[in-house]
Amino acid sequence: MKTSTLQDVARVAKVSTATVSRTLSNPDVVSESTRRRVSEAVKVTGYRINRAARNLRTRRAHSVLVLLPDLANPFFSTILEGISRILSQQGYSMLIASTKQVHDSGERLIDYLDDARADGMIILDGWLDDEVLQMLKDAPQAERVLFACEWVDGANFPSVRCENRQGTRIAVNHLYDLGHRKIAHVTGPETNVISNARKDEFIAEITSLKLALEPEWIIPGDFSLSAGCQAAQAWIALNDRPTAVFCASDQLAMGFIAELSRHDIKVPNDVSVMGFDDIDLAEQFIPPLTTIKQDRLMIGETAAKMLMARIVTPNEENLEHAAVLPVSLVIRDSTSPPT
Amino acid sequence: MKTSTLQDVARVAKVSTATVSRTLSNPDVVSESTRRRVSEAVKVTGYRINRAARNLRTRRAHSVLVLLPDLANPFFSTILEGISRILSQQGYSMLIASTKQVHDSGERLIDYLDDARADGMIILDGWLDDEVLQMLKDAPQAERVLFACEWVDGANFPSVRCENRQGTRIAVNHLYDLGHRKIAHVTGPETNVISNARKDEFIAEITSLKLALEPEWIIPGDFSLSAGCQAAQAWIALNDRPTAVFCASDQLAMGFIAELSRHDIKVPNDVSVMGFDDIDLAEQFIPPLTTIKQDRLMIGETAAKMLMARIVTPNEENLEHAAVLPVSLVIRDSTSPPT
DNA sequence: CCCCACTTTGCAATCGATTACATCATCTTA
DNA sequence: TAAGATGATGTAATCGATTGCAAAGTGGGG
Repeated sequence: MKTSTLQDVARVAKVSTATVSRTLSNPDVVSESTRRRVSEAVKVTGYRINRAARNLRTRRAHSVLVLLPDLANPFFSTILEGISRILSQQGYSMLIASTKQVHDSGERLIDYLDDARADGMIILDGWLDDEVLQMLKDAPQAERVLFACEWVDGANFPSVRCENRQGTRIAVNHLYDLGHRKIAHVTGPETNVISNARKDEFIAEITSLKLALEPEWIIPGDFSLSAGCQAAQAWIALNDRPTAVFCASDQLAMGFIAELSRHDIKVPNDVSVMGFDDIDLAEQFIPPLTTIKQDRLMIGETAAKMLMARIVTPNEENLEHAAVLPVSLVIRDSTSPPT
Repeated sequence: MKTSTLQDVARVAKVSTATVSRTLSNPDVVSESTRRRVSEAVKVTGYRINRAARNLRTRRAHSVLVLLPDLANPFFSTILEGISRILSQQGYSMLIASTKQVHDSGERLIDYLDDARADGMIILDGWLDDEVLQMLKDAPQAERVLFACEWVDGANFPSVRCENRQGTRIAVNHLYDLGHRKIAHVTGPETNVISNARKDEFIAEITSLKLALEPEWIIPGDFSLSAGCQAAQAWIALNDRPTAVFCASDQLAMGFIAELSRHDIKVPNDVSVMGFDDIDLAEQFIPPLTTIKQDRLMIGETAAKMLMARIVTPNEENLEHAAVLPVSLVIRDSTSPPT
């Protein structure tokens, strides 16, 4: 069974292919009766549009590339869900690739845009090479590249992110309000914009609360579980241990707590620990994690909407260029007043 | 800056477009000197192939759809990584959609194949409607549909899965060897082929070991964390509690253990708990989870390879039709001899 | 009854790469 | 040296949908 084409439909409906095409993409311009005849013919022939043909003619790929640092990171899944929702609503498909893979296969990121594979790109990875970034920045397609969660200082890419700084203040104040006066921070990766925003704001807020802050209370990490474990060891080794720890990610917090429990240190009794992100697991963790919630579904949806707007009406001046989404405090059992 | 086409390259290299095309896709048939001239011209013009045009002409989408039940499930990420690796090696792109979304948007799954959006499909969801399945089965494109992890009893789709039954036997025997004689099982969803395979084999193995098995030792679940919590409550409510529990997934096991810990029941001291899958988190969990490891990277790679073989040489008789991959026991701290 | 405006439809070019077939040059071999 | 084989390249049709432009049809107003 060959799949049928516009021609077949046209033949059956006894109209031209132009009319069929118009009926399908812009029904208002054809007469009521033709519209009926055509839809009948479409049904009879079982016609499906050939996207390759349309893509060629319209110079649109009707798909968007989402670039992840790592497919295996649960942080991103809900964001993807949000992106995918908006895209499929608009008849677009979602292509997925990971930074590492693109790099290993020798492809250049910009190729996806250049070779008509994707109309735009949502980047969830702030760790791109400078070289790659430069290439993106210079390219005329740069306006169809959008960063979500991550962003690039200095470069003028549109972006969606959450209130990292406000979230940090909320976290610090939650611990402060519980009565903690010695608070440590486990950071994300050193070169990452998100972790720097959180770290800077942490220091600022601690300072503005006039709390003590020893240099070794800023413990370097990298968002991962295992970094959390190492951070816990660093904390344990301190002479003067802070009574609360604000971790830059939930994964860090989980690793931190896991390591503590191996040393028979109890959370929150012996130390309060907070995360950031509110990943799915945070609620089920033992103890359930107090954290700063990012609405990842909304991040995804917002990113997709912003990008689609740029794809549909390029060169538009008054497009939203950056969205900063609110965060909220989720209090669970990993924090309590110091004892 | 307009992107350049084959024509532009041909003009610069002073050959026909046919020659350029051949140089690019089949370099052996052109002469050494032309090859050099053409690659020079490609460099000069910055030529990038237009995939829409190629896709139209070759009647290939050069992409594969991966269908997930749920983007937010961490179980799938490594499988995706594996699939993506193979696809990008072969110049294919990976499209992602979730069952729910396809359903909600009113699309039919088969449309992806029909409208030249994707050349094939890897389905990681066993929960498809009968209606959808029937449609897939009848379609001539069915041979380009492959199930991974999941499969459909009765339908003759190619598939990749792990040794579910053997994994189950290994698990039961591990517990048996530790000295457990009363073993419970928390199942996956009732209608799921995987959970049924594991459940059936569990019963068979318990029987062949001549162990006792009360009906209420088979606790229904659905692979999720929260089902694990409920299962723990069911276990707690038992008069005669089994000393070991084999859960059909790691998530179940984690939920189970989390709930126990809320009741101050210690794993493995008070009860041994095993999972199945070896998801990334299993190692970091408290206690680190004893489980049956599925090599998810290999599942993904195998699935992609099998599908690609079918796409590249359709109607080939001697294609591998089902791959069953080995599993292994990973012993960590959630199991111990009964006390 | 004619003219103009407006709606509806058709014609045909177009998007850019691939490939069957034809052509031409060069080389082998009897 | 002629015939045939081999290799390299060009010509042009093709994939299937979209769309600018022209033409045909319809209706209203003068």
